[in-house]
Parts: sequence; structure tokens; C-alpha cells
Amino acid sequence: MLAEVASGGASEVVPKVTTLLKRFLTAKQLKQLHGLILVHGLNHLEGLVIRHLISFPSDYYQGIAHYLRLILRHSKQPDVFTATSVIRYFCNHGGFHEAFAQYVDMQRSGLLPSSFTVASALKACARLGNENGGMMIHCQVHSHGFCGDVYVETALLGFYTKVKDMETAQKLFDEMSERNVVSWNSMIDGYVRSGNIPLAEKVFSTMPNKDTVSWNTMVSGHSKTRNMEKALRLFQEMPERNPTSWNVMIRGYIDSDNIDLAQNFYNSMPQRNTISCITMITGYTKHGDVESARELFNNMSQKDQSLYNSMITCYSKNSHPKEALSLFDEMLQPKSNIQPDKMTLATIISACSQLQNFNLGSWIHESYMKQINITMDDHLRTALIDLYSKSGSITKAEELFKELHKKDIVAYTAMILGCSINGKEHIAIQVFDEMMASKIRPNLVTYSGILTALSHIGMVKKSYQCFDSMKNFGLEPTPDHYSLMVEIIGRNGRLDEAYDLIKSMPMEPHVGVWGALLRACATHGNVELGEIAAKHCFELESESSGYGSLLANIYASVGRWEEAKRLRERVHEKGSVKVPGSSWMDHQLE
DNA sequence: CTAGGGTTAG
Repeated sequence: MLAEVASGGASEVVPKVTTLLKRFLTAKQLKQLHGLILVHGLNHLEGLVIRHLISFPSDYYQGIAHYLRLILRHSKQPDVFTATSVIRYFCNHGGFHEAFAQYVDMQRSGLLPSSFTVASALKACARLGNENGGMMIHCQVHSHGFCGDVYVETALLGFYTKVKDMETAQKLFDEMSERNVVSWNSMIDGYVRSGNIPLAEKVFSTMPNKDTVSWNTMVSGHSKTRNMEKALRLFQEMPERNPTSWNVMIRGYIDSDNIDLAQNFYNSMPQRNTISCITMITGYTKHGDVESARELFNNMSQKDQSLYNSMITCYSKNSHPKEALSLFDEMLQPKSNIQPDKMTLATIISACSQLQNFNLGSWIHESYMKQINITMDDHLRTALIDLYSKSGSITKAEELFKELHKKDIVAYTAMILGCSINGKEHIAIQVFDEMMASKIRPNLVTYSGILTALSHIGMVKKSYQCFDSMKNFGLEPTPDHYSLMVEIIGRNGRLDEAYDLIKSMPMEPHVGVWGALLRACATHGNVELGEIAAKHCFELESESSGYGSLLANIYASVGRWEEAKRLRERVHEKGSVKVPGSSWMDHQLE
């Protein structure tokens, strides 16, 4: 029939094409048919092609989305129904930016959205946290007269609850003439998300017909706030449980660091799904138990993309980048034949960065992503910022940083750290200030980055300010942060002050802290404190001789040759000349 | 509408 279309006259072609498009077609056939449609100038039939395209199994999302983008770029806007299907398709597969862009394009070409269009576009805005977009659509709801449509109103509610504007959500909810179970559940979810458990409970208790989702949402509210007693009580009270109910409990125990109870729930649930397994793997990832995670992974008979992603992440997060890469390779093998997605690649880029395999990392960026039609997003950009800054291509990293749609804490931190290790300390400080100005909460990693920058340029006063500001964000400095401070203060020659800081630590200083003091004492030839610091280093890490050499240097620097010689001999006897790793140390050795 | 997988240090 395809051949007939190719040869036939225009009048017979239309019904044939229409019939064909209702059948099952392979991707190749569809492409051919699409070509013929264009040859015959039947552009109005493109909508059918698009709708056919998005009915393919979602495994092919990357390819389908790519083809869709091509069609949408080169043709005139599809009809409302088709455009809406496209928006929904993007939405259901995580392409929220594209969903929203399609909605905007549709408006631009003068098409009036339907209630379905509006509901889908709102969902995209909700998931993107695009507050302006959502509010704009809210206005259109009024001007297009969609008020009173339960689906639209519930979508609006979903938008406001997702962006945590519970005041507006509550107002909308109160004014709704008709509410369905989803509207109620959205309200519970909204209060749970904004951390207001009492109000969530209030909605939950006044809700007329609770379904399993209502119960699960409430249980997850308690488990998110680490109230596992209450979560368990509700879980037991539920009239009906589905796998999600169990998964929520497992996640709660994992978040409360109770991996044993999580394990118990996992073992006793009547039906496990992939998400149960992924949740457990995440728990093991957090606990650094790579072996148990792998065991669970191996036991799954059906392994999908997400499961692979969770295991690859487990390896990458626990500093097993080689294993991450080999599992990535395994998933691409014909016998498993699973497509990687953005998440896979973000993790793999991180693994490349850890392995210093910059060629593989930039090949993924420059070539592989295009090959498999994966479009850039902010998580990928962040992973690449780290990769490029670790390989010294700080300019590339800065470019990617500029391209970010939303700069989150991870992106800022990666950039700050990237600047710090590439001799752009002042830029690092600038980026840090910019982050503070945009009211993004720094975390412990951010402070490691900025203190590293400050340590390179020895800005003592600014470092103190920075260090002291940690408590404004409820952050407790870790021994690593103290090490950095000791290094900064000590390198400036203020050794007693550095020692005082160590003594003020609320926890036991680890070897890094004493090592920083010892190195500072070596620089400034302070025997008294150097001996104290060295003593602690020996106690904490007797097998390393680097500390002995440092102390010997101190003796030598003040002319106490005998002691220096004796110490060096002892170091030599031990046979080990290993020096503890430290960026500062490396500079000293150069 | 509920459950899962991504990116930053050491």
C-alpha cells in the first residue's frame, strides 16, 4: 500500500494514507510515509503522523522526541488536538521544557488551547517550578472560560501545591464547586510538601472518600518528617495497601538511617516492584554497602533503565567509578539492550571525572549525546562543569555555567570549586556572593569549595566571616572545614590562633586537622606546636611517615640537627616515604 | 494525586 501511495494520484492518496496511519507501522515505514505526505503536499496529514509517532512504546522516547522536534521546527503548527497530544507526550516523559515551549508556540500561532491543553501545560509548569508560566496560564483559564472545569481546576491546584503556594491552593480549593479525589489528594500532598503535617492531617481527616493514594500521601508525610511511629500506625490502619504503601515505609526507614527495618519491610512485602528494589539500592548507596546493592540488583529478573541507573549511581557515589563504567557498558550490550538517558549520562560523566577520563567524558558531551538524541539539561551541565574544571578547561566550565536555566546549589558549588582549583579564586568568591544574593542556601560542600578558594589566597578575615556564617544556615562545620581554617590561619603564621581553633572543636580533630597545623608549623619553624601536632598525627596515623619528615624539617629549620637526624633515621627505618595527600602539600612539594 | 533512578568535597 505504501508503494501505491508513492505512485498514486493526489485524490486517492488521502484515504490510503489515512488508513495506513491507523495501522501498526514500524518507525521506518512511518518515516517513509511521512516523506510521501510531504511530497504530495498533504501537510495537513502531518498531525496523524505525529499522533502515530507518539503512540510508539516509550522506550523510544529519545528518538521520537528528536523526530517530533524536527517536524515541529519545519512544519506549520499542528491542530489543537495534535498539539495537545504532543504536550502531554512530552509531559509524561519528563520533557517539561519542551512541553511548555510547545504550549507557547501554539499560542503564538493563534490556536486556542482546550481544557486538556491547559491542564497539561500546567503540569509542565508545576514540574518545572515555572511560577510565572503557571500564573500566566491561570489568567488564561479565566479569559478562556475554563473555570468550573474540574480537571482544569484540579490542574491549577496541582500547580500551586507543587510550587508550595498553599495560600492560593487553599483559596482555589475552597472556591471549587466540584472536587474529586485528586483535588483532595493534591491538597494533602501540598501540605506535606510544604512541611505542614498538621494541616495535611486536617484535610485528610475531613476528606469524605479516601483512596489508597490519600493514605499513602499521608504516610509519606510522616515518613518524610521522620515520624516513623506515626507512619507505621497509619500504615497499619490502612484499609488497603498497594506496593507504593510499602515503598513509602521503606523510604522512611532509609531516611531515618534504619536500614535493617527497611530491609525487613522489603522482605515481608507481598509484591515488590522495581521501585521497591531501587529504593533499597538507594538505601545501600547511602550506607556505602555496594555489595548488598549489587546482590539485590543481580536478583532482579527484569532490569530496566531506572534499575541500571540506580546501581550505576551506587557505584559512582561510593567511589567505584570503574564499576560504574562497566555496568554502563553492560547495559548497552545487545543482550540487555537498554537505552541510557540523561540520568545515566550525568552519572557516567561524574564517573569519568573521578577517573580523570576526560576524553571519554567530553566524547559523551561532544558526540555521544547527539548520536543518541539526548538533549542537554541542567543536571548534565553541572556534571560537565565538574568534568571540565577538573580537566583544567575552566573556560568551558564557565560557559556551561552561564547556560544553566536554573542555578541550584549543586551547580554553584561545582562552579565555585572549579574556580578554586583553577587559580580563579576571586571568581569563586564572586560566584559565592552571587549565590548568596540569589538566596540559595549553601551546604557543607559549598563551604568546602569556598574555603578552599580562600585558603589559596590566604584571606584570613574573610575566611573567618565565611566560616562563622555557616551557623546562619544551620550548618555544623565538619573536621574538614576546620582543617581548611587551620591551614588558612596557620599559613598566615598565626599558629597559636590555629591551635586555639582546634581546641575549640566540638568533635575530635581528625588527622587532617593536625596535619594542617603541622604543615603550618613547618612553614614557620614553630617547634613547640609542631611537636604537639606531630604527636597527634602519629597517634592517628602511625603508618604514614610524612609527618615525621615534616617534624624533622622543623627541627632542622631551627638548627636542632641532632633531633632532625634521629627522626629522619627513624622515618627511613620504617621504609615508608608516603606523604599524605593534600592540595597544599602538593604545592609544598613542587 | 502517592512510591524510584542524576549533578558538587574528602
